[in-house]
Amino acid sequence: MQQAALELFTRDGYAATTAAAIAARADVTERTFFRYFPDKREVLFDDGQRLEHLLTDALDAGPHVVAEALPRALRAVAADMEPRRKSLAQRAALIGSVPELAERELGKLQVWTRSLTRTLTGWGVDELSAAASAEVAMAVFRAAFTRWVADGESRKLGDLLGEAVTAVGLQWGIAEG
Amino acid sequence: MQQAALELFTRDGYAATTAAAIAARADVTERTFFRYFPDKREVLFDDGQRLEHLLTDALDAGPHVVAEALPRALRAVAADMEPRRKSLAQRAALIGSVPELAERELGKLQVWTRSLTRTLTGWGVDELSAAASAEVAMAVFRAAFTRWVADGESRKLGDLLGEAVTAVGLQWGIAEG
DNA sequence: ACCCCGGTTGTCAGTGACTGACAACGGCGG
DNA sequence: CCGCCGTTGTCAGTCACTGACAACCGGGGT
Repeated sequence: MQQAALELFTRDGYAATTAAAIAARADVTERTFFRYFPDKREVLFDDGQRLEHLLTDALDAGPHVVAEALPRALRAVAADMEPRRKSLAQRAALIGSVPELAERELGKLQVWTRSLTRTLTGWGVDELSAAASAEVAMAVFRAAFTRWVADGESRKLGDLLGEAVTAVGLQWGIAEG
Repeated sequence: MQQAALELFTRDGYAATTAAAIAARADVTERTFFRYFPDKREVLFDDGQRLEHLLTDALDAGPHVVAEALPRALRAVAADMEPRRKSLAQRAALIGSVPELAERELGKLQVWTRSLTRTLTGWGVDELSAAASAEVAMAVFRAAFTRWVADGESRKLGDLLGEAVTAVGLQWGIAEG
């Protein structure tokens, strides 16, 4: 159904695509659609939950050192996304052009951020540092992701992410040193 | 209607309050309600547009120096909110407990952030610095606001804001110097 | 006093997102 | 072959939201 939804949204626009139409294209009834997705928007976001787990799992799977673990977590997500650039770009374009979807995305990203923060505080990192680090990590990821989907000549997300991390590291380093 | 809506949402819950009920309490029809507010959530947010103008106007109304203008803008908004603590706290509690509303709030805050960023770039500030400064300003404001509405013994929002600004200034100063 | 006019409101009918209740179906272990 | 459970279809209903049109209302010109 996700596939069907993405196609129809892209072709006819989000508002003009009814839940029934998506269901029909996926050969189920509207009722079934709403059994899988709590609402029409969610059909574009439920994959996000998997990524959230990936993110926090990768964070925990290795040394509990913030400056090392956060990049590791971001890389894990990047690796998962890497082979799906086409559809992710399509999805991003859609979300960017429909306020209703953009709002939902913000909500999801905030949940991710909180999730990272909670994991870090679980390690003993103080609340403020944890929250700040998580916010920065997400900002870095968004920056890299945005460039990735906008990029004409398919650079790898992992590379863009690496550059962004390094850039922040340098800024941070200069500022601190 | 805003008043009616806030009361009903608080008393019966957001989901359980129909648009028709709000309209009825304000002695208008449902149709009129939707002429003033594009959707049910917006009844809690339309005041935000006024604040957004206040924010950017205050930013421009004085020396175009980022480190001075941003605090000035935040203070202007704080001054406007100061006498309305009760209802703002009520509103904040509501928004915090209804995901649907929390999403909308995130969207609005992002708009404010972009609005600040645009004003700053209009002064010749480079895109990255402008965006970063705007994000920090909003984060500071949110931190102060959160403490303000949670605070039992009514400290002034302006004061909390001042402390938050100073705290960030110090951190920043130490980091840079 | 009369009219006319633009803006606000009410009325009505309709669409589409979403939900609850129940029936029908389809493998699968006994 | 039967009963069982999880998935799906069906149906009826609620509610957010919209477009079209009629009714109303205060003011400005004659």
